[in-house]
Amino acid sequence: MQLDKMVAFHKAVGDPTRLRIIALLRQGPLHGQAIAGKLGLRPPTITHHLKKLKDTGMIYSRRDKNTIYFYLDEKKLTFMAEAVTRIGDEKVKTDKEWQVTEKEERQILQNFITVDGKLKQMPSQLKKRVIILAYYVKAFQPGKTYEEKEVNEYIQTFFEDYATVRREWIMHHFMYRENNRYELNPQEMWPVVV
Amino acid sequence: MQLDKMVAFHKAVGDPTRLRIIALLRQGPLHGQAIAGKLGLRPPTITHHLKKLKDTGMIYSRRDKNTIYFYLDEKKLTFMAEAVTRIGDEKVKTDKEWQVTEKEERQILQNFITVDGKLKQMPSQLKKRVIILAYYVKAFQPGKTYEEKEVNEYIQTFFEDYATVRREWIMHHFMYRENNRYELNPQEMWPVVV
DNA sequence: TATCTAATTAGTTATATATCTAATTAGATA
DNA sequence: TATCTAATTAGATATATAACTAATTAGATA
Repeated sequence: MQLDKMVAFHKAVGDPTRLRIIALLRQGPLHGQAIAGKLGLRPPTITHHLKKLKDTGMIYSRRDKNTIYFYLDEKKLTFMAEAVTRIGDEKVKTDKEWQVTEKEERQILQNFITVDGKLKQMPSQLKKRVIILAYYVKAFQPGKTYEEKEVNEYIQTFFEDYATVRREWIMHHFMYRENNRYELNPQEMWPVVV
Repeated sequence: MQLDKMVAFHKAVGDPTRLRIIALLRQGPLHGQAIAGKLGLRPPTITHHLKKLKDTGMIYSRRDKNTIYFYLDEKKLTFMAEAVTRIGDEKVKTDKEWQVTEKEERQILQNFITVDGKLKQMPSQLKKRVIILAYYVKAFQPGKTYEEKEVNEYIQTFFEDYATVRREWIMHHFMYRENNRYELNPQEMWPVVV
């Protein structure tokens, strides 16, 4: 996550009214007037705050007739909130070391994957590892959740040490776990290689 | 964590200069002039920013001769950064439901703990559970780290299901885990009952 | 005590922003 | 099309704040 996005996120969250909006939406979606009512503020004020929150991507909206409902995306919120605890680690990814061409990527996949699709070994170099992880994780369906057993079984179709692969998917934010079920993260949370 | 502390935290972090300071201090402590030098800013500007960061508690300082070194407290940073993802949950704790007198606490401990110190069962009511968890966690030494095995063994001196207790200690921020070792959190991160 | 170094405080300026009222827009429905 | 509702935009005001220079303070040491 780059610096100015992080600044925007924390500026957005660093306001009592907006924190109260987040707290409300954690309970479920609401429309603007309802938020204004609950907070004792005028609708334009709510529009103003929702815009800032929407700009970060943590809130989206759906229209139903004349009413627009606002939803909190808790996964994104969590991801962005935790980003500051990893600040500086990302620097690597903006280095030219991390620029990967299509050709290079093909080459890396070819080097580490057998013709019948099995992973020969987990690359020790971070960049290569991320490319491998991204390649295999695409088998999961966005929005669908999986049991740990399913995840393990899938990994074992291409690599013996399923625990490592599963752990790395979580660590690099390809997937996340909630209530012992696994789900793909939106691509924008993935490392920026592929 | 209460609202205004959260606002102050995110306001503090929501500034590019201060994020860069956090990134620097994650590598290790630095003194003011060094930070000013690395960021291309004047010392008073650094004082200004460090004050805001110190006010949140995420930074502390130690003097060595004429030079003051600034340190980042990563545990606190993590705790505060993640607080927004739990916003609203805390409300319970300010309800009168959550006011616990000394007498009540003694009563609860007596109800759930046998005369020889064993936990009869884990209370299902959150308030009571937190009191029990706080009681037993005090056996750990602040600042010391423990292996998972040690933690399990200690729990088994008073309760069979060690996994549950360990998990709840983490969940309620009595302890945290890093590199598979366990450590007590500062009391201010504990639930506010006891 | 005088002097040195690093940090802080005071005061200034330019910019950003939270909130309001009034006016306007976007869609739905009679 | 006329009208209704919810949301947004425009414009105003008050407050907050990031950066600077100049002056001061806090501790160390000659």
